[in-house]
Amino acid sequence: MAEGGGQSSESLLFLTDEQLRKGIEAMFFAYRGFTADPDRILEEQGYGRAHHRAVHFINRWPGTTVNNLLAILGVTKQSLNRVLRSLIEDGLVESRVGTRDKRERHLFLTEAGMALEQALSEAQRRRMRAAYRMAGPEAVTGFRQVLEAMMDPEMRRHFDDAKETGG
Amino acid sequence: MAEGGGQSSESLLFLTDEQLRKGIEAMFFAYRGFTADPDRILEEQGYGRAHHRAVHFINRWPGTTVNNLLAILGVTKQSLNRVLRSLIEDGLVESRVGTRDKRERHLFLTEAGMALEQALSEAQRRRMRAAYRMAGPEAVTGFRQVLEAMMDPEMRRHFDDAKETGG
DNA sequence: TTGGAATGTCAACAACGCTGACATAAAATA
DNA sequence: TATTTTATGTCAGCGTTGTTGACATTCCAA
Repeated sequence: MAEGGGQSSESLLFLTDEQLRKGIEAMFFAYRGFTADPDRILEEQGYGRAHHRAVHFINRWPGTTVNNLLAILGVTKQSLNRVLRSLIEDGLVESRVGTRDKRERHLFLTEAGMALEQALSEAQRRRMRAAYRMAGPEAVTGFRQVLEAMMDPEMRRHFDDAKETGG
Repeated sequence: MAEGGGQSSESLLFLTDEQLRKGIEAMFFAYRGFTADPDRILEEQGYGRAHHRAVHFINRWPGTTVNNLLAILGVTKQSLNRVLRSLIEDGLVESRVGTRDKRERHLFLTEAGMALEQALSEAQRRRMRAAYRMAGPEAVTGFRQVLEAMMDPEMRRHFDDAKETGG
């Protein structure tokens, strides 16, 4: 590991631009792999990544509102609305008017929506599981630590929420 | 590390869907943080991520051809062409007809192009450096190992190329 | 009860993926 | 050598998914 791309623990106090650049390119190439499998499934259905993200987080927090989802996804409500509209029309998502506050719409996956979510997340978990196994248990902890440190603070809050619930 | 989101080394032999889901969401949130800083600079100039990627890899391999770039970026030549055209028009990239093979165009950054590349990569390095320091040296090794394991094999080849040259 | 703030929808525009058609240069072949 | 095939890059047009602007509905506060 001393030669090539690896680096020893000690040498990391001196982070060269070269080492940082490798980390940057690793993020780029890895993210493509990370999205490749779901992308294939989505394409068959005529959907894109935006649909995947919406379905993922509605499954994660059933009954969440459009506004909540907006904050998590970090897009405009207009952009999200287009995606939700098609998912609702296709019967994958149900939108219920709020009882306490009638302005709000609470979002739920239908049976069909859950089926798609399962297919997508199973594909992605398979990739993640394989990567974890290749890299080993020690690596996984480090992976998660660096990723968390790389998030914007607000996003880290959303992520921490997910951790609690996941216990 | 036993409570919250962390996991001990031993327990990783049993990868729950819950643990994998956390890894998936971590990738999603972290990638957004990873691109946030360059995105702000690009927006000022009227460019997008596609421009960033092109500029990055032209800087990495000066004189590379459009075809080479295509393989690395994993997009169609038509899509890349639009981006290159604007970069050339704006004087950030120079395109030289090949001497050996006149069909090829060899790509170089101009002074202005190098300046933009520096601004973008410096912003991204700053974020990466901060994340590395927060997570610690051990974590960085694991981070890189998992990312590399998550790439598609062909992409891993491109990444390994970068490693050799970088050594 | 009236005015402002919050929530969500509809319309139109920009960035950047995509396929198809094409020009030019090189290579293969008749 | 002349002709066909292959490779490289450009131009045109379309779809997804970001964006801002305008608006209807609902809630809340003055």
